[in-house]
Amino acid sequence: MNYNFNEIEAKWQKYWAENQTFKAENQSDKPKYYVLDMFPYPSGAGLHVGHPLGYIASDIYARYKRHQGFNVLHPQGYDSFGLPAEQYAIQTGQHPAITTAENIKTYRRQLDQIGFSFDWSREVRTSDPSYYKWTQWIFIQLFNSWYNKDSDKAEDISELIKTFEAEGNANVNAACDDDVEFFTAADWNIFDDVKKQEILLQYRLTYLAETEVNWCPALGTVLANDEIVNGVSERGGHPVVRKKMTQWSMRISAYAERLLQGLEKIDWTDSLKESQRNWIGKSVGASVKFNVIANEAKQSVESENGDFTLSGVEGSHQIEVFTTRPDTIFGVSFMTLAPEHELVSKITTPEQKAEVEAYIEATAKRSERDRMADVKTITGAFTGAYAEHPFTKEPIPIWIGDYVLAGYGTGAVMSVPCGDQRDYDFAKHFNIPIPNIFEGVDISKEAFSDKENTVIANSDFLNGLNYKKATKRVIFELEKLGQGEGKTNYRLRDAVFSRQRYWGEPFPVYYVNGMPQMIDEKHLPIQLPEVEKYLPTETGEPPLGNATVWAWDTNKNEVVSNDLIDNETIHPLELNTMPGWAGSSWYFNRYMDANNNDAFASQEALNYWKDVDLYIGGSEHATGHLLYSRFWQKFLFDKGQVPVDEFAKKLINQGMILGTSAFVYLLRKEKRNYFLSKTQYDRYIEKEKVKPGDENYVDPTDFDWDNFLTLIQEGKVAVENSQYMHCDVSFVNASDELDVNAFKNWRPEFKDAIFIGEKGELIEGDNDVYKVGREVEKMSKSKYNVVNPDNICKEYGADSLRLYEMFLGPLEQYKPWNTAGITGVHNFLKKLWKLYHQGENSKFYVTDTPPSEGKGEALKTLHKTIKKVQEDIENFSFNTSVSTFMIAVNELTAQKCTSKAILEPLLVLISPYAPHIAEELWNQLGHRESISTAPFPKFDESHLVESSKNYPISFNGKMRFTLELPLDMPKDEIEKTVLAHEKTQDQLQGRTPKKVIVVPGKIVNIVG
RNA sequence: GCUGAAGUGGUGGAAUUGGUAGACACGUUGGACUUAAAAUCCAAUGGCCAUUAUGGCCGUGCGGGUUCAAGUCCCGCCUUCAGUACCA
Repeated sequence: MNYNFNEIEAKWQKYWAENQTFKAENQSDKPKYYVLDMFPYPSGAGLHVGHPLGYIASDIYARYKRHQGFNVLHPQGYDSFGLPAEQYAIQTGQHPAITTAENIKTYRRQLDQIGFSFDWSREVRTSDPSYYKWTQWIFIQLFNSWYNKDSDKAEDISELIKTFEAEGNANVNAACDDDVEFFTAADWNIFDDVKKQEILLQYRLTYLAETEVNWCPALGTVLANDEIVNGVSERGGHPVVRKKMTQWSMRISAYAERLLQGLEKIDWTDSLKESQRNWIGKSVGASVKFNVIANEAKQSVESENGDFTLSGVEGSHQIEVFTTRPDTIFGVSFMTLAPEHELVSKITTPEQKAEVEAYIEATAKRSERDRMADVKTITGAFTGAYAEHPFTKEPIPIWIGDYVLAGYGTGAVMSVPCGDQRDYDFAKHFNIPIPNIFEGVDISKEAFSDKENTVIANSDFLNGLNYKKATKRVIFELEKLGQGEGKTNYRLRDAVFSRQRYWGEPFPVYYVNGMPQMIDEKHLPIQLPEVEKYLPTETGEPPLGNATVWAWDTNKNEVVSNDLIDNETIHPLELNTMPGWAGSSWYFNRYMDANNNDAFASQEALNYWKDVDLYIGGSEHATGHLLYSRFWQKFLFDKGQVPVDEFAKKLINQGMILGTSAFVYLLRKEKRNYFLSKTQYDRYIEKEKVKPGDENYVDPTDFDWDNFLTLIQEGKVAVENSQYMHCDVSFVNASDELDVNAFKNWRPEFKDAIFIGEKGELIEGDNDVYKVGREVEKMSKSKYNVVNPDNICKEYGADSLRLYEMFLGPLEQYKPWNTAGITGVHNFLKKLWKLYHQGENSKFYVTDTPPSEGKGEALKTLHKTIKKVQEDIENFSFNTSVSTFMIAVNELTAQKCTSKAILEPLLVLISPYAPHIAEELWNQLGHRESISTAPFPKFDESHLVESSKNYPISFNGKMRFTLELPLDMPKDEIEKTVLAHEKTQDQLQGRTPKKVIVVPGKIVNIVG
């Protein structure tokens, strides 16, 4: 019997499914172990070989833990709400639920053929009502909670209401909106219901507020900060603008400090923790309030009829700034407000009004992206107003400038040009004085921002102090004046939670008098309504605005037709849906008890499984999913719903498998500018300094293809080397040669195009043999470089695929895929098979003869393999254990080992990696139970004990020869023996060695 | 700029606390088997020089240092990848 992997793999996959081999129980005497993969979004393109990398690693670990006697939870599911299905629906009218179901089917088939040990009875789909029922439920819990900074946890909103009723909000220390008004108990009790609800919204952990959001017009929705990359949308790369909208937000900022501290106790990679720390962006400093000087002579306001009348600045204004360097307060020579700062319009003097308004208009026009790209240009405008220095009482000019961001801190800074480079550059540019407050520091060229080596000068009571002492002192003085205090600022913003999309979780929310109301938990789930089309409505409302049955009947407690809305018992429902990260922020808890209809998971299940022991997934989720999930987990922990406040103890980021793209370089005849645009053509003409009238000049409007080729040939113009396009890798052979016909059938528009070289040169001879360019990049359908695992499984088998993905290199590393290399691991599996089979017909042949105790070669091979493989798995060094298996099989083959005592435990070692072949051979050995339940072989040191060592003998650190010596030979005797050796004498050539280093069991080094 | 990771043959990559650099594969070359091909098996394979064998020199991004001994430790650079960025 030969190694028929297709047959074997199908057989055992069927066996595992029928016997529910990997079903995990929520009760067990064994210790628990929870291995989790980041669940995939089921895209229409299916899996490519890059996707299963992490799944294979986690599967190996899960299988290993089962061999080690753990009760292992290893589930899988689908993050099945999302944009692509919706966009497909917009294009085709196909309901996203249908395409999603189809895609899941494909994914499942592809996953199954790789032989994962998932417990599919716990599968979750975020788009399934039985799942999003609980996403909605968690949303309601967030709505009904506020964050008490005194107890440092989320508490029930009813407690807050009681406090308001009893004593108002003066003593409430909450994470809430910045601009809450103070009120007494008496005030509260006479507020009407709408007013009360408005106030409560400012405290709730999820709240509705008009916020400036990232609006993506092309996608027709808002995006969270982590969904924007380089100023454009992560998906599709569309421009993003700032826009004010009423949106649901999550008060994640309440958890900023705990999210930061929590990182200390989890075993995640340093780079990932660092990303989260940066994202949270804690900075310690002070907030300082500067009074704006109300100068009656200069300030004026516009009266109703448009005339200017002299007047003081109405009311008194304060500018609050946040600074990490309050110790430099005597170096302030101006203040800068963000152009969007709300005080700008109030304090600008009439003389400066035109300039300021022009500046604001100019900055508003610049897109986020331009602003980010261009940080060198210094712009700003003087408001004409002055602030008063809290200590010197000197006037400080107030400027606006777009280097100050409205979204960070208070949107205003105290500018200390001698200590901050940006302030310095701004001051230089606008000729603002730069007072020096540092002792013995030259600031004529640049600012001095080294706070560690600072001695403050020219600063009144701070003179002679260092950064630390000065900071402490100045905060003390500011507090005395009531103009400042120590403050910690976080970069982390509250997360926008509304999306103007169809294919997401509907909110369990209806509106009465414009105020949001939660639908009672017992009526969940609120299911997505049917709509005619998935686009926004003509009035610009989200797609759910197209639904005709989308109103809430508070009598019947059900969704009814919009026509019935009467503003008394029937109310409109929320039209936004939740973002993609809603469902993925708690799914790891659902797996613990996936089919529970009464709770998101039972407390028994939650207390048994507690948290994820090993989580494997991509690092791209560092500031999105992995931060939001930690936030929700902490919230659920505060509310007593989950037993731990960090959901994943250990996290590993698998690296990406990259594709090798192929490029062709083309010149196309019909459209002369297709690959060589007119401007590029002009540039070449320019480069050659040919002008109209010159001999070589070609009029671009009168383009002559043949003449152009001649010019290229003569080297008079060149084609820029970036004129390329991706070409499907399946048209290219191993020698990088393109199947020209296949290519031209694929892209008929290039039928008459000619291939050129990478540098734009024409290629000699016929155009039939063409070598493509190669480049390693992300595997993607649009780059035509994807390798489908289906084909690999068909041709080499799942075990080969699993082994090869692991063999490619370290799990965390980015590495290119090269299908050619798979023959190495495939041959290994064939050799493994042969080890258990012999003779003409390759009959199963394993003997009961004990391994030769005397020589012990096979036992030695086995035990050193056990040791190495166990170490490797525990260190997640899967690539080296594949090598170890190869070495073991090579050695046992050479030893002609047929002993069951060796070959049986060997299978258990290999089974996490190549489970199908292991099951088959295990079965042939006579076992009737799955190998997955077999205990992992015990390593026995005694089989590795050596009596001698092949010592490397080196001279001045360079190894020259080796010498076999007994391991128990004492140091001085080794030295004697080595020095007496003939080869040593050859090396020394009569010289006496200065020193001889002998490290018993390791090395001998002779210094001459 | 800042933060994190990494630079080793033609390629992917090994090398535990400093102790025989290049394990294990791919590829390449030569050979066996075959009418032939595929498959399989055997051998060689870091570079250079020498050769009948024995050998010699150089080699882990670059320049220094510590050490009997450095891919590994220290100092100073360079390059690549990833994340992040007017964060006050």
